[in-house]
Amino acid sequence: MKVSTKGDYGVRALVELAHRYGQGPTQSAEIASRQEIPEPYLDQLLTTLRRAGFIRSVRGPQGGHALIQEPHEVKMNEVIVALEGSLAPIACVDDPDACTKEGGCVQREVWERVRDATEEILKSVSIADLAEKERQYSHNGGRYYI
Amino acid sequence: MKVSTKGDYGVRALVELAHRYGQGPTQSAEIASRQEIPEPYLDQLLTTLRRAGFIRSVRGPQGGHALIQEPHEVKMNEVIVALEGSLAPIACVDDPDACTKEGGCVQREVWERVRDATEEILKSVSIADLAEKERQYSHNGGRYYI
DNA sequence: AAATTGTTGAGAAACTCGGTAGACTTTACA
DNA sequence: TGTAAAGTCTACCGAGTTTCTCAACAATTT
Repeated sequence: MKVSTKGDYGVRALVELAHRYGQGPTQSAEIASRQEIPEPYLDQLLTTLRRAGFIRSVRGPQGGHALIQEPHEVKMNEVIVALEGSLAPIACVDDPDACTKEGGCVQREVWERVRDATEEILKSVSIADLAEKERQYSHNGGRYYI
Repeated sequence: MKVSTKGDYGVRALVELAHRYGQGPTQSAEIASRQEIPEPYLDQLLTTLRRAGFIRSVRGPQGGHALIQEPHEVKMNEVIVALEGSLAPIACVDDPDACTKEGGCVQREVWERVRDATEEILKSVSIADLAEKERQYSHNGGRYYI
């Protein structure tokens, strides 16, 4: 029942971009150092996020990455799904044929409820919400707007 | 966000024992074939379940494993936690010091809510509930009583 | 038989590395 | 002065490498 670092890091990266929404692209090195993510690894996640339509990227000097949608529009469940696949805790929730036990598994309904509850919670949180919270935390150093 | 087979198999094993509650011990081979679990692997899970206080085991001929508590008393969240550890989707939910990012992570509160919601759902389901559902499924073959 | 312990194989997760390609800037030469 | 080459900056891509866990098996003991 663990979220991998992909989801964690990916959300952080988008939160960082939310801080700078409307200010032009941010370089991956900057994102990596701010959010404490290994940079070469972050590059891969940015590729996924770009292909999933969350960010656009610009090459060359003054290049970088930027959010496409408004930070309020980007919900946490979408990010996690893009990076990790489904939210289903057990395979047969997505695909009933995947039940390892023939004759239908009795646990499926329970795990469906868990998935739905998780989705509801993550859906209620946007990248903008997290960015706002981070801004409150950073009273000591690390200011984002002057 | 996946549950490993430990949790899945472990729950199934206890469901099998719930069917036979009050009827003396059931051998691991029997549990394994009924619930379609590799037996040597199941043995390990039974050891964990015994140490966690769910079952008692009897050695020798006519030995086997049996539930200690009433099936209604055994809730699914307890089983999953015993086999997989915490329900927390991210480490710092259990241990705030485990935050990889210094200065507090903004995601923690969200994942806490996910964990709590998951716990509520799993707590509402007992092994007896699942056994009852399985009994309903098995209209074709696999009768448990008579 | 079950209990205990150890081993192993497969696969995924978490990075790492090296090179490529595009974009902008500076310099150089016509 | 305008164009072109070179150089630098940054994203992009694919292929390793390492580490870890899961899942399963086997041998030995009680």
